[in-house]
Amino acid sequence: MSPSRPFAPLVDRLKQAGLRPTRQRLALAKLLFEPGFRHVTAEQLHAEAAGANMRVSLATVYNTLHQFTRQGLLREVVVDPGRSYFDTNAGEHHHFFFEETGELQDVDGAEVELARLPNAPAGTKLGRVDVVIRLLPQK
Amino acid sequence: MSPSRPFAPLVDRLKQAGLRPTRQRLALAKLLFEPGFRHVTAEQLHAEAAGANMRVSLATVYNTLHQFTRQGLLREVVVDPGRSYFDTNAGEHHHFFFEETGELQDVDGAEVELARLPNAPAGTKLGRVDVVIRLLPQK
DNA sequence: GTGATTGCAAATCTTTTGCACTAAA
DNA sequence: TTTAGTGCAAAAGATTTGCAATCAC
Repeated sequence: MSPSRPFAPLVDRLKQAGLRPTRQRLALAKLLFEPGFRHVTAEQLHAEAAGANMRVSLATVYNTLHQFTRQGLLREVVVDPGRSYFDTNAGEHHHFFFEETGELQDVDGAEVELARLPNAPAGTKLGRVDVVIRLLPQK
Repeated sequence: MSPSRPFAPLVDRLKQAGLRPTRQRLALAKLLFEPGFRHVTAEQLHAEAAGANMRVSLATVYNTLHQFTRQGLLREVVVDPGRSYFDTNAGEHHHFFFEETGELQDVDGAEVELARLPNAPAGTKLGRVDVVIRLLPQK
């Protein structure tokens, strides 16, 4: 890898998405994209940034998460009333949701086969199809 | 008492669910279950009750929706960050979600075929599988 | 410089809670 | 009675907004 410019790939990624590579966006992108796929809430990410001595306000975390989502860098996952998760895996996939712990886990798109879907109603077109597999603790 | 009493079936339904048929629960049950399948938020239901001159506090609406859900009379649907919908169709089915309007529509369980699902991870067992088909306005 | 971005605090929105009051059994 | 249920107002979260200060280009 190129240790001299650790932010370089992230800079490009942001630029390609049409977002200015500001200090805050780069810091958050680093936390989000470098560790591999993950699911975070705004609060979590904000706490992480603080823990890593990156000064970013919570408002900016929200702004950034939404901008990244709008540009396709992230995907918003809604499974828990009153809390949004953001998924750094923006590809085709689904989710396990552990009801007990509130945790999310990716399920590769290939592991779920939707053999039949209804047609989109008149005036609409099909968007994403989200499959959430809810898991209960085994008794 | 006479079988023509309009609340009688609802009274039984509540009793069977182990819930006291109070004035408020009956009023809400009437709004929820008599018009056929529907999707409501707590605020909506509260407004409806007020409009029909049924005096029910918002806290009671929330309590009641959750009690009904716990007893299997309703199903909570989470698709919109920061708002919960309650679905009076508690049977096996999925949802269309109109992104533009925030509306939900039932999709009969038979119209979606999940031909393949991953196994539940160790220590867990499969719960419900929710399929949300997101719809965009046709451009 | 100029417009985009950020931080802060206040505001908003949904949902929950504590507790005294009321009503069903 | 006795206990579950209700209403109210306050509290708790999560998220958003307004606006002056700051930064990227």
